[in-house]
Parts: sequence; structure tokens; C-alpha cells
Amino acid sequence: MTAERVMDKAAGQAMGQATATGRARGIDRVIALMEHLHRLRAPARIADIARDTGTPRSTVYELVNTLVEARWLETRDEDGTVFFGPAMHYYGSDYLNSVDLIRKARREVNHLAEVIGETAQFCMLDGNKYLVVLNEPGRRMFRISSDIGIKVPIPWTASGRLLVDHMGPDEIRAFIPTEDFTLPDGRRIVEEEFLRDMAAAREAGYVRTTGLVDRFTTCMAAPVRDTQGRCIATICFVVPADTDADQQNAMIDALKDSAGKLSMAR
Amino acid sequence: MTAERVMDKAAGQAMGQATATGRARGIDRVIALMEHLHRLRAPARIADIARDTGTPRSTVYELVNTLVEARWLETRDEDGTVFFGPAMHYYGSDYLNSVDLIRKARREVNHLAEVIGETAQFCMLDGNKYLVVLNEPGRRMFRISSDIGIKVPIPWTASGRLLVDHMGPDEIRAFIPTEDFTLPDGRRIVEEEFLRDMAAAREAGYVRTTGLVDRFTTCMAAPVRDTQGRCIATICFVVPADTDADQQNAMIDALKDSAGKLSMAR
DNA sequence: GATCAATGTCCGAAATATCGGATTATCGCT
DNA sequence: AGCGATAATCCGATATTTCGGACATTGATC
Repeated sequence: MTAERVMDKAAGQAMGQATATGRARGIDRVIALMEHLHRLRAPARIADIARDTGTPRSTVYELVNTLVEARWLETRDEDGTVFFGPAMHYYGSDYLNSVDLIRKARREVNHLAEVIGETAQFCMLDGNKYLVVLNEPGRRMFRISSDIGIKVPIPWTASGRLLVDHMGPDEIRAFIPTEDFTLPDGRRIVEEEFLRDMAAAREAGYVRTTGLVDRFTTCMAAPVRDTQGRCIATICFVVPADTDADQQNAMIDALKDSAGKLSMAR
Repeated sequence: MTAERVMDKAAGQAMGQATATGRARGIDRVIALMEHLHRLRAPARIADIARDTGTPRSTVYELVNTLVEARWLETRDEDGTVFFGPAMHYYGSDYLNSVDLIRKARREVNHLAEVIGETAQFCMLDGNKYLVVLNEPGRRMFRISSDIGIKVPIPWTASGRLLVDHMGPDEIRAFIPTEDFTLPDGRRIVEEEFLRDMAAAREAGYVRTTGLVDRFTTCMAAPVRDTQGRCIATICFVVPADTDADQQNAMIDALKDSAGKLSMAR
């Protein structure tokens, strides 16, 4: 078996306009490296980074040294793995504070998680994918790892049904890749069902789904709308499917309330 | 007047090992750029970035394009300024979640800010400087901009008196630069006073200061200690100096409680 | 203790990314 | 509209950084 290189998408991106020689700019290598760590969501050894991003080993060592010095990365434990460093948190905070809607959303999400005690999130679209922008775990200590900044197919989520609110059937078909209607377990969401969910959600001012991405989880979401009434974000709760119905209704009210405040603030 | 270049420290760092020609690696330029934006805490125009970091204009344009594409930066408004982009938030979240103490501290800080309604922070040392790692604004809407990740002289802060808890007078003299004992308004903190504060704080299990960095602000902090009893972080409140005394006592109790939990968790 | 694997360092050559400066586009103001 | 100033793009040359591969180091296994 030849020493074929298996690169992930980040590597592909990084190569970008690179000529056939395989030589790339340091900055492109670094971007691939960081995207790789983000997708991994765990510290990685340098040799593995080199293999998985298609970057020469000596180059990775060189760059990692630079990045560790700048605190962009941190070497973990004594096992020689590296992961994001504090500088990323500082820059990330600056970003959050600089975006008005997100700064306000943070207050709401924190408030909801604190008062209700369940995991609350703030979600938006990124291109034709859904992603969690803010995540505040509830008192329950399961689901430790947040999936902040990880792209997910729109139909897999409750919020997704609100976020494409403003589109007609044709637009949606053109916007969401067909394969995204297939759930992780292989089941397929038929378009009519999705469109019906959508209409019902717009009508009711919230949406609830159960057992979409995983069988035992219920998701409730309320829309944040701009002045034109377009859904630009959602606030939602992620709870066990067996959560008491009254409790769920209280949560939906809380969501509508918070989402309303953020819609006003626009 | 000659076209003398005024570079900030980041630029100096970036030049690093650069040879006398002034040519530098792209990655070093990028690090300087990001540090510059962080210090600025506001969007900047490309021309200004070039001037302030000592990077050639054409290089900055080139790099900014790359970074915008990677969502590390974002062009703001229509005024052509750039600032941090969402990718920084995602990487920063990954960092926060990967550090056990910080992840737990976030819950406490959010809880305190929510329940008490005043600005709560989680602080640590970075070298011989103090810095805010987590900041959660209270209900009061003043002091919008958080100073997350900005280094501050240790003697300027309440928490600082706890964080060097474990050092003797000589150690402290060697550790904290003398100029750091001079407050922003020019007043000087005499060492004896600092040492007395420190001893009293360790005794009481908390520290309170008023009018240090600015005349109308009171700071209260409680120590997070590791298994050896060493103060590795603090949790604190930042409130107006005229805050009711009973209220302040309640806040100190809440701080001690949270700090205690984090100390246990080690 | 010897062997093998994995990790990290070093170095020269060549491909190319950075840089300066000139050019073009955009904007604000009278 | 015309003008000046500022912002952004373009382009060729060369100083430099990436890259491959050899070498050193560490550590685990038998």
C-alpha cells in the first residue's frame, strides 16, 4: 500500500491556490492546522497534525513553535499534544463583544440556563448550514462538550425550521443540499414534512422536535427576527425527551420572551 | 520631519528574529496584526494597521484577504475597517472548554452575575501581570467593554493581593516591577501597605479595595486555591463604591462560596 | 540490554511570498 | 463636475521560508 496522504478538508483549503509543488504559505498551513484542531475538538500530537493536514512534519514543528510562543496554542500535559491557547479566548471575546446581537444574546442564554437549569443555545446560519454560536450548559452535567462553531445540516435541527422561514419551497430546495435531509441514522426527512413543520412553527412562534439527531433529545426553539420579520437567529433549549410537559411549556414561554427581547433590540 | 515609523510592541515582537532588511514571515505579521487589534479593542482600517504594526501596506492587504476568507477577521460596516471574525470565537470556546478550572469557573461567574446582578470576573496571573480571564456584566449597563485578556499591574487590583499570597516580601519585590506600584493617576502604593493588605486578605479569606484604578469603583475578591493552598485564581465583583454595606457583605459571602467550590474541585 | 518506533532537531537548496512603488479605483468636498 | 486625498490593486525582483531527508533523542517492549 502506497503512502497515500489522507488530508481533511482544511488541508485542501490550505493548499488553496498552491502550485503543483505542494509548497504552501505558512499562514495557510496555520489556518489548516487550527481548523483541524477545531474539528477534532481535542489536543493532537504534532505528527498526527502533519499527517491529517498534509503538512510536512518539519514545517508543523516550526509553525507550532511560533504559535505556542504567541499563546495561540498550548502544549498539553506532558504528552506532547497541542491545543488552542488563551490568546484564542481573548480574540474570541473581542469578537463577541463587538457584535451587538451576540453580546445581547449572551445575556439571554446565560439567564435561561441559570433560571431554567437546562442547556440553552443561540444559533444562526452559516451559509447553508446551521451552527451553534452560544452554548450554556444547564445544571445537568451530561453533554459536556459544546458544539460551538460546528456546522450541521439545517434539517437536523429544530432551529433550522425557523431559520429558513422566509423562503418558499423552491428556494429551500435550491438552498439546502438534498443529502442534508438524511439524518445521521440514515432516516430521511421528506420535504413535505419539513415544509409543514416550518409553516406550523411560523404560526406558533416556536418549534419543538424530538429524536432528530439523537432519539432521546428534545429541542425547543424560538425565532429572533429582524425589523423585516426575517428570522436571523434562534434561541433554544436542549433537554432529555422525557422532560415534563408543563416544564416544557414553561421553557417555551421563556424562550419566546428572550427571543422577543432580542428581536426588539434590533 | 522624517517619516519615522512608530510601531507598537506587537510589531516589535513580530519582527522577532527578522534580519535587518525588515522582511518578515507572513505568520509573524499576522500575529502582530491580531495582537494589535486586541490591544485596540476596536475595528481598524487597513492603512492604520499597516502604520501601527510597521507592516508594508501591500502585505497587510494580502494577509487580511486571506484572514477574512478564513473568518479569522471580518470587514465591518461599510467603512472598510476589520476586526476579529467568528472563527476566533469558535477556537476560543474550544480553549475554554478544554481547561477544566476555567470551564467550572464560567458556571460560577455566570451564576454570581445572574443572582447578584453585578459584574463578576475570574482572574489569574500571566507572568508578573494580572488579567481578567472571564467577565460577566451585571444588570447595570455601565462598563460595557470587558477587559478580557488585557494585562494590568498586580498592585492595581484587589485580586492581585491574593494572587501573590504565597510569596515573601523579597520575592514580591523581585517579582513585581517597581513601576507597577504607581497607579494610573500617579499615586504610589507603598510596599508596606501592599504587604499589610496581603496579610489581612489571607487572614480574612477575601479582599476589598476601593478607588484603586478609578476613584468610584470597589472591588471584592476571594481566592481559588490549589491543593497546596496556593492562590491560583480569584473570583471577584466590580461595583460602584457607594454600594450598600450589607449588600457588599452578601456579595463577599457569595464570592467565598464560589471560590470554595472551585478550590475543592481541584 | 538490545531493538524498534516515535518524537524532535538540523540543514541546504529551491520555490515563492513579501515588499516597494507605481497604478488605478473610490470617496468626499467645494 | 472637478479636484484632492485616501483606499485598494498590481507587478516584478529577491531575500527568505518551506520542505525533504538525514540525524539525534527518547521511550517502550521483549
